[in-house]
Amino acid sequence: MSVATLPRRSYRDIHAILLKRITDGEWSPGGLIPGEAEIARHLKCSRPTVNRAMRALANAGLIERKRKAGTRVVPQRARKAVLTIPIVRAEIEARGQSYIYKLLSRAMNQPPEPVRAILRLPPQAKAIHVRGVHFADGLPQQIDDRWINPKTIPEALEQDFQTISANEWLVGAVPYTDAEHRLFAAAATRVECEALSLEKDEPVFVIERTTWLRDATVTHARLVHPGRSFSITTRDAATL
Amino acid sequence: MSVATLPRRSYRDIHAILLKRITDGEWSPGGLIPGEAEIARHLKCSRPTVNRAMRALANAGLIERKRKAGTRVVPQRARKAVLTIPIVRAEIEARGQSYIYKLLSRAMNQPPEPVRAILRLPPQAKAIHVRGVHFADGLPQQIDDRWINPKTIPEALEQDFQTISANEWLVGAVPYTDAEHRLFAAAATRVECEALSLEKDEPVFVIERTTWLRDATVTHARLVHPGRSFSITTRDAATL
DNA sequence: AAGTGGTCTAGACCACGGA
DNA sequence: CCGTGGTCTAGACCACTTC
Repeated sequence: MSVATLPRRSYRDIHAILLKRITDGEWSPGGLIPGEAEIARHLKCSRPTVNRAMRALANAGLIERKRKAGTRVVPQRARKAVLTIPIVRAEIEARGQSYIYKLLSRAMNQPPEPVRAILRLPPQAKAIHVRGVHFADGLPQQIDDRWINPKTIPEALEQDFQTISANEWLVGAVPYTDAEHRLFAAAATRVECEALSLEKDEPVFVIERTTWLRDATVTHARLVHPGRSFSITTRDAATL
Repeated sequence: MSVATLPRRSYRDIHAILLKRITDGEWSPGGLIPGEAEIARHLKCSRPTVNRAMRALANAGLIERKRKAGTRVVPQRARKAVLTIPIVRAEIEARGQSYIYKLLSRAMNQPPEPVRAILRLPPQAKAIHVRGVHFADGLPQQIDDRWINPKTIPEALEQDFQTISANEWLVGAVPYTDAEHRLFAAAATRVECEALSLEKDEPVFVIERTTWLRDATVTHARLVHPGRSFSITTRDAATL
């Protein structure tokens, strides 16, 4: 007897089905949708499978879940997107361009107040300050202006960063557990214009990145790109 | 007989343990790490639990998994971050500022070539072009310059967008299944300077957003913010 | 108190992809 | 071929919340 093998419903299928109900407006914004148990019964699959699909939708910001209260379609979608912070060297080489790094300066200095606060250093404390430029095919691509916390990363004291960029050294040698990025546009300062061969006041795209190793601050970097030649793209946060 | 209730190991615990092994360098970059089955045995939990923890690490870009080949620590961490694209009005009101929207223009026009290509419109086809400005406490906060695909969203033809911004109307009335964002810095054009009350050539932060409903393009928007007063922050993509 | 999502388990089958 | 990750299931217990 050949039994029509009922194709197993995967969480992807469930996800697609639920997504369709939402985007088609069958379940209206703000409205309560059926519980996991009911959906599982309805779609003939187990509850954990439904759970996984719904978790993905919740991650993407499409629905909101609360115990006892149930699951609702989020009315206004401030959706989340996943962005990949590029690593200069990899990025440049992936484009088939030549990569060069040039150190501008390396010193132990007292960081400016905002940086000191971010690194959680006591007043008057010094930190490692490294500045360098990354070039793609000879054109300046990014300034890396970075403060490294010597308490967290004492090994950095022994590095001169002449041949390897601070970024690359840190990526290879120092792990981190958390990172935060701030993205904004600014007018290039005079120093930045020089380093990037820009005209006065040209726009630059700035990424400020802070990383932590558990509770300790590792580094705070300001990555400055020429505005007209740099962009970042994102994709929706599906996260199945 | 009181048995010491062995506290259940949750996938969070497993995640934390594995993360620690990675960040402590016990498992070196590029190196193979034990399989799910072995970890499950070792940490006394079931394989699906280990799987969930490892899936999260893989999502965050920390490890790379391949069937048969096993799981490796990613040597270079171009880590992913989750960014929330703010919705102007919600953003402004959340800060306790007054929100005002002003329509600049609304017309049926032939879009410029790049936009035409993105919307996948035939040559010569027209689309809805809406331009407006969002104000926070009377100060211009964002220009919204948008093309809407009338084939996908015929309802938009009947909207005059006088009182409600195109953004808000779309968010409320039109679902989308995919979105892509492009972020970059630019110098304000003359028109943008006027609309945002900026000096000539001041830097602006631009978000270009395209959204799709399944296969059809919904809209392409160019959102322009004054550079000095706008930033976006991200958090690491943990996605447990 | 009770309902809903959150999660774990044990076992199983499958699919990919390296050897 | 066959080991490793990918996934599903059925059942169960737990932890929030709201009622």
